[in-house]
Amino acid sequence: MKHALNQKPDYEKELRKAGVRITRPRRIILDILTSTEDHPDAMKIFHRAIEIDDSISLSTVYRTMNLLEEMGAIHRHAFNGGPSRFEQAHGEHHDHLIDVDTGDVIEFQSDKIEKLQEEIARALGYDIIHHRLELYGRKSKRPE
Amino acid sequence: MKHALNQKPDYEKELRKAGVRITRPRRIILDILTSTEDHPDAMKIFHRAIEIDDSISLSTVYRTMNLLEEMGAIHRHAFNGGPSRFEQAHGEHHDHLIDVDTGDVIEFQSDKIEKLQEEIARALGYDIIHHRLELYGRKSKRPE
DNA sequence: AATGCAAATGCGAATGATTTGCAAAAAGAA
DNA sequence: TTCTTTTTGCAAATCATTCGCATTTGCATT
Ligand SMILES: [Mn+2]
Ligand SMILES: [Mn+2]
Ligand SMILES: [Zn+2]
Ligand SMILES: [Zn+2]
Repeated sequence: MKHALNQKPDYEKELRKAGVRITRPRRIILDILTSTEDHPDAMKIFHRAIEIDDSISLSTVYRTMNLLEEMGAIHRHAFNGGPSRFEQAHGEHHDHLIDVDTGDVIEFQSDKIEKLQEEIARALGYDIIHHRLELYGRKSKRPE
Repeated sequence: MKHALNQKPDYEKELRKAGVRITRPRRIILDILTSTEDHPDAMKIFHRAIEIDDSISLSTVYRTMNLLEEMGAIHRHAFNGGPSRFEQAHGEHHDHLIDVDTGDVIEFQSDKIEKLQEEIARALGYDIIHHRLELYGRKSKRPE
């Protein structure tokens, strides 16, 4: 259960290595993604982007998110079944607790849960490729 | 980790009690939902419905799903970020393992995981309202 | 620095899932 | 049966996302 704000990974280098061109829109979008703590959706990323370069299009944001997702550079979430929201993949794995009143997203990590998931899948004859765990909760009144 | 095909709950009675009219389309959709083992999406429910009464519209399916969800009679899932899929809420809580190759949905239940989730939320000062746990996996080659 | 070409962009139109407005039909109380 | 309200079917609207295509850009090569 810990946060990890480590050193930024060099996505540009990774992109180049994969034979992908590093363009102005991509650079800007990557900057946005690596320098935020939250989980913005495409529209929010778009708005932050046009603040830096107002010629960037929403299509390019979507295309770039798909590209980065395929490269494993970002993760896509769909809290509440709403529009896709993103975060950079770098850093240790974590899951999310969503405050149903405020919409706040709290990150947490539990080895125990990860282990249990593996066990369950194995008991069913499966290997986990990925998973999604979202807790939707409300601030508790009780003393902690 | 067990299935539970118990006695069907009387949704019609519940609907009436809530002051909701019990119409032909609703009766048909409820029948479909209570008599299936899978997790159909709106379109699939629609197709099964018009087989019984070809005057039912897709809008009504969607409206009915929203109604039943609000009443807590069904659960809505969005596996893979695809279209909403539904199942009757009746029966004990369970989570899902999705076979990434076949799309098969396997249900499972683990008290341990449920407990752990509670603990985690509590440690963060929250009470869980609901949660979503989806494991995406592939049949393992290893001996079980 | 100029050239060439594939890759990426911006734009707007298309898509797919879901919702909505509205007149007509059906439910249920009286 | 009549009356009032809810629900329906249909078509059009919305929302998030993708796509087609002419134009621009990245970048490897002269
Ligand atoms: Mn996160
Ligand atoms: Mn299920
Ligand atoms: Zn996890
Ligand atoms: Zn659960």
